[in-house]
Amino acid sequence: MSGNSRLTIATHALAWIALKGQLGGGPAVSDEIAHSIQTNPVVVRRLLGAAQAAGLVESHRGTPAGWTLKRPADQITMRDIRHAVDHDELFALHKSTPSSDCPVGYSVGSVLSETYEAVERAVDDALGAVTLAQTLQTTLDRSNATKPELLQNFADSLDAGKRSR
Amino acid sequence: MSGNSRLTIATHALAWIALKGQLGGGPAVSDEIAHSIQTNPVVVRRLLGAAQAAGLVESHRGTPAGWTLKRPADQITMRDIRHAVDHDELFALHKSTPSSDCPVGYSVGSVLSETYEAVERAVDDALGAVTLAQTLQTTLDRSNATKPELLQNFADSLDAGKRSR
DNA sequence: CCATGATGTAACCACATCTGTTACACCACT
DNA sequence: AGTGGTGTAACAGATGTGGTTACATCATGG
Repeated sequence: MSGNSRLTIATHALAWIALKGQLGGGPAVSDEIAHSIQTNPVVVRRLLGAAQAAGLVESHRGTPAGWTLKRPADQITMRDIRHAVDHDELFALHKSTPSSDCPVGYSVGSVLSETYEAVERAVDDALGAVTLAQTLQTTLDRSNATKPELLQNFADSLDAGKRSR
Repeated sequence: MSGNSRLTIATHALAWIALKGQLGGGPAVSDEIAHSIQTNPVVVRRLLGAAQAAGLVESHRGTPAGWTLKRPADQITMRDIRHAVDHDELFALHKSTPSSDCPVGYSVGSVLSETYEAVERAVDDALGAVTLAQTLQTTLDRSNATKPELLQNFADSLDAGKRSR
């Protein structure tokens, strides 16, 4: 199977919340986040709910409602996001226990699980080296390099929303 | 979903082939490998077929039939086995393309894909540091530490098979 | 104190993938 | 030719994923 896209969607959502917050736009609403991601608002709420349980974001009800970061974006890493939204291991052991009458089958599980733990640590290290702030900044830089109007339009729409409110 | 067990099964199978080869038992047959793994022989043949395409093992037909390693066990790494049996990426990007009208959505995909490539490299490095020979040796050591008779029984059964032939 | 707008969550669907299984063609040695 | 095992297609059950609808819940504004 190809891996799931939860980390991608969650990172996208958090980056969006961070950007709106930085521009003084206040809490982000699942509907607008979902529009940027091109998915259903419930998908966003599901993932942000998990991120909230992990202490990365906070949901607000009433007025204004929406989501805000609970920590600055430079104190949230992709490692945090991954563990918030995806509790699975990369590699699984045998589905059915191997034969305990075989010198390989008797112990290969415990040996492999140690190897897999080392891999998990390597993944955590790689993801832990990238913060949400970095990802957002690189993304904005790259967008501005070819389509600088996007960020301006985004800021304008925030202002329009504020004025109409 | 929790990750698949292909790497585990394939490593188990290759280790079994290596052990039988080291003890002079000749090619290993999918039926006996499947018995050690406690799965169906077709599952073993499927994965070993992929390993054969990657140049790790070789299948023999006729008499004696079965599978042998194509390289010494200390020249096969878990990285080789992973790429032989599993061509998927760990993390997927968005299923539907994000909005290109948003400064985040427009570029976040390319930024994340670079992060994911770094993760893939980290995983490859971690798996590339472990050879099949090491895994087999550690497994046998561990089995011998608590059940030394397993390896003896294994060698005996190989002799019995040879004598009856 | 009600109306509003958004969160929180259950329930369900379509779809893909994984593992296991049966079946059978094919092949090389005896 | 017979035998034993590989190679592979085809199918089934279980499970995970993403999308969708529906609705209860909640905090604020009027």
